[in-house]
Amino acid sequence: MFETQSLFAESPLLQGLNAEQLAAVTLPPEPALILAGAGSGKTRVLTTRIAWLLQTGQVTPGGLLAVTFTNKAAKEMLTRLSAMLPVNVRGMWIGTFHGLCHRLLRAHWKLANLPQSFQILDMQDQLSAIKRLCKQHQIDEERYPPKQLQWFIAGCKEDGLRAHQMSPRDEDQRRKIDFYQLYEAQCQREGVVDFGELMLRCYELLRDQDAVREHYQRRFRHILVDEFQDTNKLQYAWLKLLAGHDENGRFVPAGNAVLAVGDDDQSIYAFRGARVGNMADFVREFEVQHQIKLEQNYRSHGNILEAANQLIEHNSGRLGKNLRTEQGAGEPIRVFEAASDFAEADWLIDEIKSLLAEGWSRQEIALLYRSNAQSRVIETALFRAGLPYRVYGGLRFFERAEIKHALAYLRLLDNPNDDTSLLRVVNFPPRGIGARSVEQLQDAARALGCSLHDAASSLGGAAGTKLSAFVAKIDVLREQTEGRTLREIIELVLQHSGLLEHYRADREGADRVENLEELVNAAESFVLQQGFGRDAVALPLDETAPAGPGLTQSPASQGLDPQAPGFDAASAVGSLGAWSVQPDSGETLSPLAAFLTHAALESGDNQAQAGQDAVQLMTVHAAKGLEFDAVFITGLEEGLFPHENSQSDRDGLEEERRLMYVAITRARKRLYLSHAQTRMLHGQTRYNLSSRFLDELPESCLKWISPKQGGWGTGLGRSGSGQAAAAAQPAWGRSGLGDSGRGGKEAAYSGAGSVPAQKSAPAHGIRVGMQVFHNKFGEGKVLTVEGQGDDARAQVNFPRHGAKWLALAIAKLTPV
DNA sequence: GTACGCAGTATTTTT
DNA sequence: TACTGCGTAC
Repeated sequence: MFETQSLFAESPLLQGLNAEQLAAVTLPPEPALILAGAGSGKTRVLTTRIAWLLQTGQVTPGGLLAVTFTNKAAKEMLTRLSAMLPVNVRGMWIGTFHGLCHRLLRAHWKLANLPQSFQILDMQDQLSAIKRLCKQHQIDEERYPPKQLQWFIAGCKEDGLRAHQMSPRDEDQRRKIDFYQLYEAQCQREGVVDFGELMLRCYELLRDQDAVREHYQRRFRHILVDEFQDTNKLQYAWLKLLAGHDENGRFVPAGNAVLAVGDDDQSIYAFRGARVGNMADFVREFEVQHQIKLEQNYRSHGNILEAANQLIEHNSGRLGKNLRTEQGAGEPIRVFEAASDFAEADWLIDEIKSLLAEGWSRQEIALLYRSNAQSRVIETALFRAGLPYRVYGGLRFFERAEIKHALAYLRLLDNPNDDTSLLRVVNFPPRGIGARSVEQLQDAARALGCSLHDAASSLGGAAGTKLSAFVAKIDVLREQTEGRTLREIIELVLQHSGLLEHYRADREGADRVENLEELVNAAESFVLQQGFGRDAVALPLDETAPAGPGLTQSPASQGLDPQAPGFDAASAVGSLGAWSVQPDSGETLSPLAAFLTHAALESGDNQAQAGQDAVQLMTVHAAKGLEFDAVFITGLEEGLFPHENSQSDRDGLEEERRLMYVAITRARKRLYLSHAQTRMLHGQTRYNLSSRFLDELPESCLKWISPKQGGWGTGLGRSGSGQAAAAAQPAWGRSGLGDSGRGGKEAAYSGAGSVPAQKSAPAHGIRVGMQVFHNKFGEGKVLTVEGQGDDARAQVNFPRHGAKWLALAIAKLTPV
């Protein structure tokens, strides 16, 4: 059908691809959707597609746009691509949505109505800007918590809405919208943009500036989108503009070839605005003729895949996909029921130890949990056992307080109007400028209608003197750093700001001093990487392939940006000759500005414990996109996973199920699932039922295991009944392969009641032998009652569901 | 301007 | 439990 396909099918690039992958890689230049299941070689297809397009001359490096969500994914793509082709990958438009938007805004800052030196607010900065605004306008922070306002504003932007476009439903919403308006004005005044604004402002640029839009539409003949199921409304609209849809969403026939790659079953970010529905919309609006499913899984053994398939079957409205593998069934999935979260952690240690003894490697073992709070118990146990581990998530390098302080000084050099940064450091290190003085400064700035920086000289008194001195210090620093290298600038700032001195004087400041020194290193390597060094020479164009047969080449698409990605306004636009579009400034961004952007857009590694060979701990969300030989999914309990906040609506529950699906499909060879009967949560002991997701897995793939005798249960000192009962009952739980269904499971530990029988009449009025009613399980007979007060629990035998342990403080049991 | 203690509140997260 | 934010006391 397509000439190019047969023509280039011999390419070594295409070796080893399966039929579907090959079809995806060699699709004709038309809109297409790839449904890529977990472990189906999605990234390989994406990068091979790019390489193939380049190699066959269907597109030049400059004519291609590839979008991802994370920097990690973008980097991965670049790395693999440069391994496949001798192409200069640096100038290519491969990056995150936000990174690419940023690049466009830098190139067209005037048309986007931004100051040239605009700065990016991260979430912390955004929140403090919001808090400041709340104070200024005397907004009741009880009724309108800043966090909630932040959420609201981000949500509006994700939907592509400006304050003036919104009509309030009620008074409450009207005030939020008003606040949104105020916030926008403040950001504009201060020359800062938040993450959502990067996207929205760029969308508006493309929507409103015909010349700019048309230029890029002509340029990017091929657009590839990774993780398409995670796109939000705005990102989809942005793609439509670039692809050749007009602002009304009408399809323009000369649209570019958009290749969307995604998996509806792995959509786990609806809570932050992702719209799986974009996949169906895409098919409809782009009149997609080519849909390819990648269902061949190269990652997991059969049992694991089967479990994943069966679980996800419980969701409705799926696009429909079933993973298959050519690997054997492999081992059964091991399921473990622990008496408590502590016992669960002890069991983890035990299993990990035997895995290690069998020769599994530590970094190939992942411990997953639904929420971060669960990591603590596990960490404690790992620590005690002396097992090296690494926790994903948490503070990242550029988010550390001392680094943010240093960056704030640096930002003030570039943009003195950045009030958020000024407020961060105006009295840090302490220089006698208290809340009172800052308030006066803010009043003055408001009265004069200028930035805090400019208002400083207008104040009299002691406060005025101190503030003027601070501002003067910044201004002097700016002059001193003129024409210096980035390294010199940062070193000067660290010295003259007093930051280094301050932390050196601090008994516990050693780590922080180290981090500040690391900042200098980070800047240094950034400069080297980006070719900002003094003798940096523009790299030659690296055109590896001639123009393809009969395929249109726009003049603009021939230019491969030789400079650093994103920071050269001229190269952002491409070779301009034939086009009316000019970048707003011929100057390239200064190394400092570029570095500040880098810091904001890539908050760095969360190098908590960078131990090379360590067990990996992370939330299920963080595990997306990763894979491990052995995976433990812990805390499989109702209320935890699925999380209680998601259980009310079906969509929420289905997202939780997809989350579980993601978790399961991380495992290559061995998968463990565990839950605990009791768990400390928010300082309270909770009795959770096992997760419904366990019930939704095929029994034939599971194997219930019991703890090793005497190997655990004593290490962690919670003087709880659960622990004691478990230790006294080495044989409880089930042994060997699963009983029929979940029914008999709980009955197996009916003997756990080694707790003294009750003497006094219990307040809850539940007694052995009673018939009771439960909302979920219906009617049942009480077998055992134990514990008192909040700890009281009962074992009830339900005809349909078998015997269950229920916490009487939580479960509503009514005598029949 | 800082230090302490109390109350309220708890997902998931990238850019 | 553990963290944050706020108010009070020095």
